[in-house]
Amino acid sequence: MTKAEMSSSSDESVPLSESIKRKHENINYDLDSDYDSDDALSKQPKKKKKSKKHKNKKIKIKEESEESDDDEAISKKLEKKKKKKSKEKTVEKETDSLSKTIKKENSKSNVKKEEEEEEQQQQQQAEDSKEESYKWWEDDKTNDEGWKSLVHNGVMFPPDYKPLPSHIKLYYDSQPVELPPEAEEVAGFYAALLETDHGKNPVFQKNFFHDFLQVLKENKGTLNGIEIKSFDKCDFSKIHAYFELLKEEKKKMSAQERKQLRLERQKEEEPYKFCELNGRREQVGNFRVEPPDLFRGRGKHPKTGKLKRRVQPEDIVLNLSKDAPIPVPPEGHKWGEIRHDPTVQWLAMWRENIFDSFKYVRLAANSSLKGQSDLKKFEKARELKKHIDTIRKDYRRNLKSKIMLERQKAVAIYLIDVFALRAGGEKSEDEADTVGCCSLRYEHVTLQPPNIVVFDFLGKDSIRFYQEVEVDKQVFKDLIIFKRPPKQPGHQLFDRLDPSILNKFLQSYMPGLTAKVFRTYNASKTMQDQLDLIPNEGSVAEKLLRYNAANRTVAILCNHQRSVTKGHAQSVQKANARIKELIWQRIRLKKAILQLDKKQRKKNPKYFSEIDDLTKEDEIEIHEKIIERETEKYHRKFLRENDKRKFEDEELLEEKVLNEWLEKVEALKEEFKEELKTGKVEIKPALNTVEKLEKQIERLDLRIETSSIQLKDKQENSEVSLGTSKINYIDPRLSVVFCKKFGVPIEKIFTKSLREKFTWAIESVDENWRF
DNA sequence: GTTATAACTTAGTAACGTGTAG
DNA sequence: CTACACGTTACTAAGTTATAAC
Repeated sequence: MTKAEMSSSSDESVPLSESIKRKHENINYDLDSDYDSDDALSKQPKKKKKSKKHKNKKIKIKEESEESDDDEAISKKLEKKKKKKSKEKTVEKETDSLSKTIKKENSKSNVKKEEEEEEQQQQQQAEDSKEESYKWWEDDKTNDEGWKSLVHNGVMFPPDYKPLPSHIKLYYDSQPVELPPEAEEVAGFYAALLETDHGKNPVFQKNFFHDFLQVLKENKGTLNGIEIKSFDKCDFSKIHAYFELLKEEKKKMSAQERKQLRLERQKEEEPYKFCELNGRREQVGNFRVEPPDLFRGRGKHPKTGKLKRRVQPEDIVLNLSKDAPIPVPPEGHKWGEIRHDPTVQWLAMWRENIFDSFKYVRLAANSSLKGQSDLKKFEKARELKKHIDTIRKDYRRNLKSKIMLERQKAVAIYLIDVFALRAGGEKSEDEADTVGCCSLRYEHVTLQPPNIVVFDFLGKDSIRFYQEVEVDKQVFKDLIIFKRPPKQPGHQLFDRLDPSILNKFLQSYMPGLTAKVFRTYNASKTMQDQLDLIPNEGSVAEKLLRYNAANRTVAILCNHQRSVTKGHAQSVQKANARIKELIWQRIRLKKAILQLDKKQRKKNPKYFSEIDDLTKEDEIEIHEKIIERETEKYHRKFLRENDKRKFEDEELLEEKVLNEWLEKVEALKEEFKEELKTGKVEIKPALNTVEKLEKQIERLDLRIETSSIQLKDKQENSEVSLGTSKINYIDPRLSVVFCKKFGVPIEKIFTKSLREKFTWAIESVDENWRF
């Protein structure tokens, strides 16, 4: 990998506040020269010049006090709804408090009762949403002017910091350190990540430590005079161990405690979960303000580990109707600003301190606003169908254009269209070095005549894009030209291009056409084509497998990856072993058949041939595995049983009992030994005829097949993430049509939340719909 | 044109919770 | 019935793009 080394030193020895504000100098480039006369380097090397301007506009507070009287209408409305609900719940509440008093004597029935209540609540909610659901997709009026009214309760703040117990401390040079709570919190953020990749990353450590010292300084240093200077002398392990302990305790919590906690949580977030948009109740998405933490940048991020500071109400801008009641800010605080901008979709926003960019609180994915944008996105992609032929014809022609800019545009669009590359905007120094189409550099493509191209670069989220592909002959020639000396590593391949030039050009074909539309278009198109190939036959499970295979093609096209889970290799191994064992069982049954009737082998040699494939070593291995498993089983059973008895004050089982159990295993072991020696198998007495054995074998065949298919699926999916394309790229109507036509329940394909997000698709499409 | 800003979509993963094998 | 693997959701980082400002 030739990833350019990034200087991550820019923040060293600069106080936090300074580093946030600092502007990078703008560098002047010589931009004029004439490319076509071969001065390819006019812009090269393209230094990262995007400087971070920090407006630090103090968010002004517009006083909106006069408005508060007009709110009544809406608040009344809200109240009415609440009343309706609370009326229904008063009864429940009474029984609730009642049951609480009985709780101690009769906790079991209480759990049941609570469960019932919750079920009722959920049903109630489901009914509510059904009754209120607004089918915007059946409306033809378009809401171009933005929302008409927006009423909400603001945002939910994370809890205040709770200092560690006094015996849990940071150690410096083996001395306990008394930290002010503000600094202790930051130390805790790091301690929590101590054993993770982040915690071990030197850049992360450096950035964390810098900001940690800064916070310490802001709070007048340690309380016991210890001066912290070196990261290496800091020992976070006690804090880390304490967090681990907390985790353990949390794991051990009983069902009731969990439920209690969940109920509390639900109650707390209740006011924030919904808002009223144009008079209708809609779900809010991320109503929780992001809690302070260490910034976990992905890939080689220069800023990873920096402190993401706590957001105060004063940092937050709320956006709502003029006549909406203004949510009450937390005690002793004021909102940064109240705004009434119906042209935007956010309910609240704040500026974060890592990049000085904005974070928004917006509606949930199942909201009408998001749904409408989504539909619009897919309709735009479908619109591209009408233009794609022209566009392709044009870029093929322009691959040979005399004008270099045209040639670059042509190649870029080719890459975006064929390999689903992203636009590739410019990035600044203090971000990870990742690229897309327009920002590809010399070192990211290797050319192997006659027309093989190797792409190797880090894309969004520092996910590697590696592909060896054959390209159009002319594209290959153009890439040679784009890489011609004096260009060298570090130089831009498309030195005349950026996404805005490209997008402007694309708009000439179709209004609203941009680079990203190609990804949506090609993803959905691919899905349609793949689904068309699926025959309408077989079980639902088979159809699902086919659907997932189609989904996977799309995910691969879009390079949607996921890291293999830690247990993956192991679980594949386990599954393999399981299959091996099943085969072994099958072989044993076949042997048993031959023991009953030797002539069978002559009749069907192929059927029995696998018997010879089983080696002694394999057999021994399987035997050992089974013995091991059985032994473990009894040990576990023993421990569990005694745990239970201890708890219930009963007499404990003696070691003797365990040994008795284990004798069974010993017996099995002997049997296996015997079997190995003589080659004779002993099968359950019930299976005493050839027919019965054959039937059993048939069953095994089936199990082996399904296990094998599942395993294959699992392996093929281990590095591919299907979710992203399902959520963002594949027109949901394709999936709906598939389900309708093939008799597959939609629940098999869309989870509950996806069904809510895609209700517009589920309810609006008949089975003849095509992308 | 270039650069900055704002607002929106897309993305992987950690945390959570649930179904199911044993 | 439990344990645990696995699917789902919550979270927030990291993109794109339109538009304003220079």
